[in-house]
Amino acid sequence: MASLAQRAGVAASTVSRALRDDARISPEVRARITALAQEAGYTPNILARSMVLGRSGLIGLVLGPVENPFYAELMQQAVRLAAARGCRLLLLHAGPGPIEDATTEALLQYRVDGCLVTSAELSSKAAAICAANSVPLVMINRVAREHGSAVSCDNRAGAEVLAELLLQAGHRRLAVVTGNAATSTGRERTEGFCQSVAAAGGEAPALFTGGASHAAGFAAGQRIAALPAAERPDAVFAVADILAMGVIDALREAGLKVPGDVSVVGMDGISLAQRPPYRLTTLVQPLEAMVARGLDLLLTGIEHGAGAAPQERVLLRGTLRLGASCRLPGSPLPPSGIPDAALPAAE
Amino acid sequence: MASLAQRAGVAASTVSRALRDDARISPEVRARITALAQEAGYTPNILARSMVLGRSGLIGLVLGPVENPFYAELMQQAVRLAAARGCRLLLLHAGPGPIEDATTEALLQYRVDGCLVTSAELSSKAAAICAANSVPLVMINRVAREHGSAVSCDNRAGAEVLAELLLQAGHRRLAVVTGNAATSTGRERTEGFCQSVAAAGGEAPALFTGGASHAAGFAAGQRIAALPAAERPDAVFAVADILAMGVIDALREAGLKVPGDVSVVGMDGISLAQRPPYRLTTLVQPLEAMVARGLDLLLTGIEHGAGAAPQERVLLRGTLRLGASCRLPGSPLPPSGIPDAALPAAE
DNA sequence: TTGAAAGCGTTACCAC
DNA sequence: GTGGTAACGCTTTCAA
Repeated sequence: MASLAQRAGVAASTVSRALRDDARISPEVRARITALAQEAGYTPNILARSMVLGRSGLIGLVLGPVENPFYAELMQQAVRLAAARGCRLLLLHAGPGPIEDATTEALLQYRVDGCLVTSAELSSKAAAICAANSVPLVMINRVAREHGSAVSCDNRAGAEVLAELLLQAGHRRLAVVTGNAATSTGRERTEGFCQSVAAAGGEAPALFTGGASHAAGFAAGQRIAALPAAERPDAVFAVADILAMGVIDALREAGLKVPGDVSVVGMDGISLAQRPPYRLTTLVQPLEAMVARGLDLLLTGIEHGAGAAPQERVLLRGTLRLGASCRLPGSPLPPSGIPDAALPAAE
Repeated sequence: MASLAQRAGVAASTVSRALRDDARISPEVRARITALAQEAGYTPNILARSMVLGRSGLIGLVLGPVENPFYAELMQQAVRLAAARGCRLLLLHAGPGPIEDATTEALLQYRVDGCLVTSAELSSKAAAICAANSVPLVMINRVAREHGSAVSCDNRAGAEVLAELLLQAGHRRLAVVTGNAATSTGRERTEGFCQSVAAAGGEAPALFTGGASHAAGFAAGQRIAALPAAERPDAVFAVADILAMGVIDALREAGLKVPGDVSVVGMDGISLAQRPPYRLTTLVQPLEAMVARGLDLLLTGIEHGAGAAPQERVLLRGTLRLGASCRLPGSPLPPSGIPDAALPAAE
């Protein structure tokens, strides 16, 4: 910048202002400077700017295992939407396992303005460190234990919609393939489903422990298929699409028809589950809206200083996507979802 | 740091040295300073350090559409291995479509030390910009057009192994479901396969245009299934696992047995394709080694200045994984791959 | 072994 | 409308 200033015959501060479209720079000077900058191939050093501004424009991204395509799709949205807001993502963690200490440190060292966390074992230690350093924290698809805001799908309501759908289709022996017991998402979905069934006077669904992978769903599906026909559930809610795919594969491999013998529904809305041979009926999470909301929450926290605004939890309603993996209620349903009247009353 | 220095009764430079384990700091002073830093919750500001060192420790990561789980797995490895080398990833792009100009700019603005690119439409413009600013560039699973080094699986050799396998199993009417015509990876695999078949005196495989998604594979599979039995290939090589999954689904949906009626093999080694109902025979890319090699190439380029060392192309050999998606040769094969003697001679 | 000072590239403040 | 200067937090040279 100094050399630009010299060549333009102005001060460095003028160059700085000109390049950032400061209002009070004469058009001709600005033109001259921008031309010069262009020609010199000059790019401002954001690192230097960050030091003086106290904001890096960096957002830490913490992902869990991306074996579940949902998180890959989430990441894709996150990059795009962050860029649209002038932020860049510092990829801190992706994969199974807890976050390493070195990673938590990087978060502070690079002075990230905030942190977007999803599906990860963010130790409460890491969360505490963010809190201690007043780094705003937003979780997506997870509920924060203590610190930070959270955006998620209304998992209970979504699970209720699915329960209602299965009940309306005439299913009575229901089952749930659960997720990782440690995640709020999985718990909420399981509870919402069971409560909805109970409210409708149905028998309590059988629970099969799942996990967060196709393999876990497959294993659960095998256990279900191994049951004597009289005890076998005729409809299964897998708390994640990737699980539901595994369940379907196991049932079919065991010779059972889906949806002929067993209906299977999932939740998330990943694109692979939409395709043959699954054509999964599922509750689609409003992924783009969730990420956008999460980023905005983060930016608000950054703007006003973390802790200024109360930390909120945002629930976004998902939409039902009818596939061909479950028996449908006798009355034809609109393709966009089931009618409002069919929704169970709020709990 | 200044405040630490003051409290410790030393100069700032001493604090700096003490915290970075500079050899010539007396043990007691270091102890006092580290204790103080600990207690104050001090974290060095890497942004400031970057300015003076001229290295940010940041590596730009450019990903294509992660619909293909291969790239999600790659990303996971990249974060882990980069962290192990003391680098952090700046996620510049993920998803379909070309890289936006604003993104290319961010790459320069954040002074990334280098750039890891995979499966993306990195415009040659973006590559040129890296070259112009001497930002080392390494492509993984892609070949650089002009600038930058590249690491990839030996696609030709891998495709040859698969061709050999199918021929040995007695298949004679072969087909290839191709990838995106614009990607070197897809082209190399197709060519390697066809050349190997030709060398063995086989009939030229029928080509079906695919793409890079399950949907594309499915569409190709439908076209194959629609052929009259006499013309239908009895073995299909899909140039990516995700494509192969689509092919299998389409064939089965059309009532054909895989591998009974048609053998299908893929290439990549994504974990989902390994699972039922696919159990895909495929050539597994040595993903971890590829990413590690890519990073090391990048770091070497960073160390010695881009352009110092000649840009190289590294080919890593993949390994055959036998699944249940293709007929096997009469003679039992070792599980780790087919015997060396069965490999076609180098072209 | 430690200290002082210069400098990395930028922006903000206060003069003019 | 523009220039000078201090400051952001760190490392490094040069002295002591």
